[in-house]
Amino acid sequence: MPPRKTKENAGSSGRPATISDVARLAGVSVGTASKALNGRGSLRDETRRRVRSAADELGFQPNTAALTLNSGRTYTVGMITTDTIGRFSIPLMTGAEDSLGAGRMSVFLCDARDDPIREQYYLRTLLSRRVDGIIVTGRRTQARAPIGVDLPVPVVYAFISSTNPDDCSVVPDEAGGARKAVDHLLALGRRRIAHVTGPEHHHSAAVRASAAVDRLAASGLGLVGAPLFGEWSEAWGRQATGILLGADEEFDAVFCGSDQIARGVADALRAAGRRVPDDVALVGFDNWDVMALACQPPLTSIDMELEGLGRTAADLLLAAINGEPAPGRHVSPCRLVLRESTAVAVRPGPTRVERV
Amino acid sequence: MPPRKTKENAGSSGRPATISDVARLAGVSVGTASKALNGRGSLRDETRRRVRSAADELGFQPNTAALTLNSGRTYTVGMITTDTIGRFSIPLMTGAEDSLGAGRMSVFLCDARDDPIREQYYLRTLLSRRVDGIIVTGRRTQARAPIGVDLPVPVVYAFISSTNPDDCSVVPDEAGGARKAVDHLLALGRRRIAHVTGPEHHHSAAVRASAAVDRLAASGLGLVGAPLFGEWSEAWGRQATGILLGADEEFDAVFCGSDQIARGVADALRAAGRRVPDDVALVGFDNWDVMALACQPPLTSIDMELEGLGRTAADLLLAAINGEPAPGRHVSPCRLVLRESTAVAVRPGPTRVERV
DNA sequence: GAAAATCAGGAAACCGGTTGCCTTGAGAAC
DNA sequence: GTTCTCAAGGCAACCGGTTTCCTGATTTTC
Repeated sequence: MPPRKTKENAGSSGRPATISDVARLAGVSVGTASKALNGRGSLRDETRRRVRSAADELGFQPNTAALTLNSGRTYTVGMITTDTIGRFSIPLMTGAEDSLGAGRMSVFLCDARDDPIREQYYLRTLLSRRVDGIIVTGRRTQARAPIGVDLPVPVVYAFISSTNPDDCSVVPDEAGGARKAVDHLLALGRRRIAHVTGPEHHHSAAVRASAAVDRLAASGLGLVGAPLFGEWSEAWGRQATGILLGADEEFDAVFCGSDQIARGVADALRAAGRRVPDDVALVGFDNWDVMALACQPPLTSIDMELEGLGRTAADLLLAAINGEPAPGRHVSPCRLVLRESTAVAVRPGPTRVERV
Repeated sequence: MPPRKTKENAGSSGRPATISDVARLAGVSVGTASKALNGRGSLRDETRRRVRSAADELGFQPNTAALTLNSGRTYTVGMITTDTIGRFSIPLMTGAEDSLGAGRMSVFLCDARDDPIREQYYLRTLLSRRVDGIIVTGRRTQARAPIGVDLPVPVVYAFISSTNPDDCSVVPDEAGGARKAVDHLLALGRRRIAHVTGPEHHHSAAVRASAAVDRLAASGLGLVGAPLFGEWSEAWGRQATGILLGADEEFDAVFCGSDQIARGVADALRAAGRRVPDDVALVGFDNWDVMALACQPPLTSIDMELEGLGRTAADLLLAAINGEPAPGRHVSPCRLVLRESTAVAVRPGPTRVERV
């Protein structure tokens, strides 16, 4: 049986050094040690140096719990993903973590997995840990019920938003993104644009579709057929392409509600002998590199800039913690990313050699 | 200018209730209140009830920092992803979070982004916060230098492993996974198997390739050609297929180092008029649903069971925290997931109707 | 009815820091 | 030489809990 590792036998770095250890080694009182390390009080330079070098020698790191007890601040925030951590949460989390880390705050990760009970459990846990603030994220942009009322700490919703307009939410401008996609296709001279997207009941699908329709209407145009609502999959993209090809109306562009759908459309068009972008230009949504780059040809897409959105959410949370709340919905713009699926055709062009 | 929200004006739920508040409301001392809430000491039932109802009324939640200061335990662990949070880290994190949450531990998320300086910064932060333990994860299974030596808390490496054999690491049995893939193809009667995978210098690519070669050798067979090392992309899968088709040797199966590569192979085979699985059976690696399900046909793949691996890592960490360390490399098995790319052909079969 | 045992709950130390206040001693001013 | 001033640093309260020890009251025992 291996010897148990206890506080006692763990060697020099076993038990973390406390400020008492530092004070003893430097030959001063704990109060003086604290002042020396924090640049407070009035002390001789020599004393400060002595304390500092004692702290270095012992590898002293102040116990965060003690600091918290004094200041009431934990320098900690909670991040709750209402649904499972996934493709959308990651850049959000990365961005938030970026901003918060710069402010020396640590992040508690909570994965609520679409379970309201779990969500409330995490909320209580975070409050019990006296986090300075909470970021709530999720996969859908649709507004959701506030996670709690009259909470003792500020809350910022990122990507999703709260139904309470007084809550602080940061959301991508999906409608604006859809308009950018349509404008881009119009600028290329395409006039017969179709739209294939996710389920009609999905907030993002509905918003993007109606923004696209409105933008075309503003130019005196209409969509080719009605928006094709289906699901967020390549298979649906392929199937929808079959529907489009079988209809009477010709089309020279497809704006898709996601990159996965767009990729399905690209594959189906190629299988049917239509060239992208020459015959049909294609724009996706999400700018998901895995899809957009592997697509043949690579996809032009709308990027929601989720990492920036996460950073914004974190910045707003930090501001709220510092007493400067910014309630309301904050909309952050999307970006059009150009690739070959809408490149101006270079004809007559040989088939491009595939990049390794 | 909106009124600043301060501790004073935040209403009943503004400042969190302390045990002193509870004690005062119940008309007892703080010590008694503590005993009542924790079932310690000897108190009248009526007193306990009175304290408990006072606590409920005030919504009392013990201040975690105070508990930490007493017990020395934080019920908190740190999770450091050495590289960016990504496709592999997520299931690991989810699994770990699952096990830890069940043990009422919270998780600090740290994204080191392949930056050793950032990594050490996070390590110091976590130690200063007196986490009870640390999980280190990363995208590559290759062994890495220990994150620190003689640390005061237990560390478990998940997915990646430490070069120090005394450290506790949990890694997937990639070689075993590769053998399962080969065995499966052999069981289908395929004898002319090719292998397309990632860069030769990548640990996973090398391990999987050599395990596949060895397994074939054990059956008196050899790979069709040498393993084709390239990159982890669909484009490489397509390009490698071109190489295979252009060579003299025939092949009736391809084992791929990733699902992305496999998908590229599938697309290129179809474009060349070879049927999957009838002419060529295909096995991927990772069981990444986005790729495996969207592939035409859906891909048979090897699943590394990362979520289970994360759970195992968390369980080992909890055990170590409780004084039962389990040093060394722990290998957890992979699972073969069957789909149509290796289905036994049903002939003569019409083209399958695509599922919506 | 007095001594002993038991019970209920209060007082205070403690965890590890920070900070306001007080003491000490040295040098300056007279 | 005495008082004043100020720098230097010690002391102790405090943050919010837990836990040990102790006191006072009640009950038990003979």
